[in-house]
Amino acid sequence: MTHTHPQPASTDIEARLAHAENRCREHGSRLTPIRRQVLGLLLKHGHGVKAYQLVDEMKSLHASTTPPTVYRALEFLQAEGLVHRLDMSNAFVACSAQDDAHGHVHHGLLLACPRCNAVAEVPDEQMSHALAAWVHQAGYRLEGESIEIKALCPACQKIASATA
Amino acid sequence: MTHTHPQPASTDIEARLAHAENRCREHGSRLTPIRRQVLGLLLKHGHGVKAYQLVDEMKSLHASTTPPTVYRALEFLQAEGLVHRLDMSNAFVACSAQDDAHGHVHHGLLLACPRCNAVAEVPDEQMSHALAAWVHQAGYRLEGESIEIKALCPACQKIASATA
DNA sequence: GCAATTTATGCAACACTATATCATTGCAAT
DNA sequence: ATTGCAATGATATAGTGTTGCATAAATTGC
Ligand SMILES: [Zn+2]
Ligand SMILES: [Zn+2]
Ligand SMILES: [Zn+2]
Ligand SMILES: [Zn+2]
Repeated sequence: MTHTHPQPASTDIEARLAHAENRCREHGSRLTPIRRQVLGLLLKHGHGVKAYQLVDEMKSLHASTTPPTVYRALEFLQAEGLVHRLDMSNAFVACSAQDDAHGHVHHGLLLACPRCNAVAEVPDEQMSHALAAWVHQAGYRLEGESIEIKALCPACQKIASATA
Repeated sequence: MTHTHPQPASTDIEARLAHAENRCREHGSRLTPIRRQVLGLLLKHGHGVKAYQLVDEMKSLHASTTPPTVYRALEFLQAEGLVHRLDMSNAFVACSAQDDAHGHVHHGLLLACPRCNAVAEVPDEQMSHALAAWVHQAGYRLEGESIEIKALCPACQKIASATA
């Protein structure tokens, strides 16, 4: 690793995996071992990871892993709202939003760093609603559960200003 | 084509190509025939187009076209602010923002339809500034000249509601 | 239980997107 | 002429994602 990222302790990861498993059961779907392992890897990384890196890492956990194995797991996890795809870098990241009391999930805008794939998922009702209203006024209708914004994270800003 | 898109008359296209050529000259760069043809194709389409479709279309205009030919042209056009890349669909679209009196370009937020690749580039100082401030408050710094928002265009909304 | 049905996985091949590398051309400055 | 530079030609390869079908595992209905 070129630099460190905040990583949740593995007990936190276990808790979040258990939480995810409950959520899937409530939805009538199953968090199978493969899906759970892929989600676990994403949680461990804590930032955006590419699909083929997940394939490599999965091979250690599950020898028969091929690209479809991972892509299918990612598709499932995205449908469950547990993972987001970062279009700008073809990467995937575990959702960091927490369920609220009603089991409702609010995905804030995704601040994604193009340099290091750090992602800050900041929930902000105010901003989200303003954006939705603005989009609607333009005759469009928001599609997808999150909006991805390309922005340098604090760490990469420092590096950039030092390099400049 | 499955459905029609508003296409600027070819005189408009010529005018915009001439405008682009002037802008490049002012920047000390050159809108060469290849670059001009690629931009022309994007202007003709008026919505997002995939790189390999451009390769195919370019082969009619320029027999020796290969993927690098098109990707190099697109890279140049993006650097000049004449073209945007749509991350969500791996497509490219001609910038529809017009220079203001000072030669300054304001890229509004990009409303991009995931179904048909229609793109509405709506300049809005208010919204852009609010968003920039919000990003800054989160400790991030906006990177890139535009923000891509996934949203159904009016036409695809109709189709979607009819199908549902 | 057990068969029928659905869902998930294994596996191979393929399709699509983008870049690396090196040679070549054309033109301008020395 | 020689050099330098920007653009292009040409080939190969890397990277990303999907399809199709066969097999296996779980769920459902009896
Ligand atoms: Zn989320
Ligand atoms: Zn960063
Ligand atoms: Zn633009
Ligand atoms: Zn549309």
